Amino acid sequence: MQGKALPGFRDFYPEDLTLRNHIFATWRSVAARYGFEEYDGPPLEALDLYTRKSGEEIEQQLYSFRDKGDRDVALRPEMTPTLARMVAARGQALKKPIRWFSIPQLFRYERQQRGRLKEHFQLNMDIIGETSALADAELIAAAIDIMRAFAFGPGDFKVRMSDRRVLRTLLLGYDIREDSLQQAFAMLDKTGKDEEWVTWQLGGAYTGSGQTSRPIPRRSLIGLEPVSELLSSLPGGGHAIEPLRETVATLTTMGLGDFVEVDLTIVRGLAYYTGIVFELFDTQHKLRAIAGGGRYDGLLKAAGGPDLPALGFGMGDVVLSELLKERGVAPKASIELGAFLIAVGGDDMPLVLKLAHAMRDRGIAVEYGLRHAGVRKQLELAAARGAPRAVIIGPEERQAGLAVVRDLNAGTEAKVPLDKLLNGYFD
RNA sequence: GUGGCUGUAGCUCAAUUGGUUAGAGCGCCGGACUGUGGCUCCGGAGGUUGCGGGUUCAAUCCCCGUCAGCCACCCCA
Repeated sequence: MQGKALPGFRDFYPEDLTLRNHIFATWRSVAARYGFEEYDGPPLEALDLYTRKSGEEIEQQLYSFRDKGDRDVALRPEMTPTLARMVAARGQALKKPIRWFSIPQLFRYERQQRGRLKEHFQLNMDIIGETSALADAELIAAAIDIMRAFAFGPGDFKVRMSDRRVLRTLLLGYDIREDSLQQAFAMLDKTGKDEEWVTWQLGGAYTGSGQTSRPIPRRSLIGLEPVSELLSSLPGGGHAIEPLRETVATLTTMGLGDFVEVDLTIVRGLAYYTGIVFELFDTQHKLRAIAGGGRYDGLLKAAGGPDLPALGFGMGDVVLSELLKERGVAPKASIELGAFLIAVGGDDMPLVLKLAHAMRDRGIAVEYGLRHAGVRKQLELAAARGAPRAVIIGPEERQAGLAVVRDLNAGTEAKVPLDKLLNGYFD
């Protein structure tokens, strides 16, 4: 068992690459529909691009090393710092809001498991320079429509959304101290699906009242109405819920309401999110999150860029591939031949070559046997290559100026004048 | 990074209490079939049993180490 790719890295055989290309094509198609422009950056960056502000979570899993010029470098673990740098460099010149997408290959150093490798491709869609909740809805709609473009429906996946501003108001209202919010977020994130009550084991030191915080019934964190009700009793609650309410309303107006549910136990691991955060899950909840993102208004400035509001999401190819394979969504073959040409004898080969080249010049994909063999063998090969028809040329056909066109699916045959074939017609 | 389970042909799996030349199906190549594919039949290639060491007359099987995969934790994309 030698000659395998490094652990956590993938070889893409033709059938694998066919699926990957299908995914990329769908991503690009929907992104274009939403008016997003594609950009890219280098896969290798200076290490300090990530150690500065991206969040310590990512730092410990960086695929980093020192290069031959004694520079500390890292394979990019995420696209946002690169995006921030690129926007910063041209910030003044770019018309806002900026709508950009990219499909970078991202890396991290950690032990692999199903759906988590050392490398993956991830669609990144970002909107920069817009605070309106319409922007949040736009981005979530794009994520939903990508899944719809893969033929997934409301029964297959859901978007669960929350809002850091709501969470913050909620926790402060429940006497969690400001400097303990991140810890409280983390506990909320880990809340099990079957737990009835959400509690914070922070102890008196972390709550404003000096007492252990009150538990919250889990059911009041799920759904827009229960959450609204919960917030209405807290100081500033009515104001804090507005962006979330507006985003949900916008998505509902678009007709995407069936895909969305409010769930305040969605937090997202990254520290830099400031507003709405969301994740896409398969409804069976067998796999990891399909996609995730949110609003990160302070990040560009913190990363040394312009002070612009921003939001974005990432969707990886690994979990998505698993889902597509599980649903048996078969992508088309990587090649689609128009015909397979067959020379009955060696004397027929020149005409086959001439015909093949004429057809290829007309944009028709054709193949022929590269080694002389019997007709039976060549038909076998034609079928194996997935050709819809075989064009058979033998001495009799050459004599009559015809060729036998055999439909390999139906098993029927017709004689077609060579002139027609040379001009790219099979009948 | 921690712990558990598992490693036999390209794939899915066999191989008496440790026993002689490690088998089968599928796939691949060839033949029956030198002008007609999918079926059938026949044949062939393909293994240092993940790797290294130990116990034993003898190891695919038992022990240790290591690597890899899967699962959980951690964490996240």
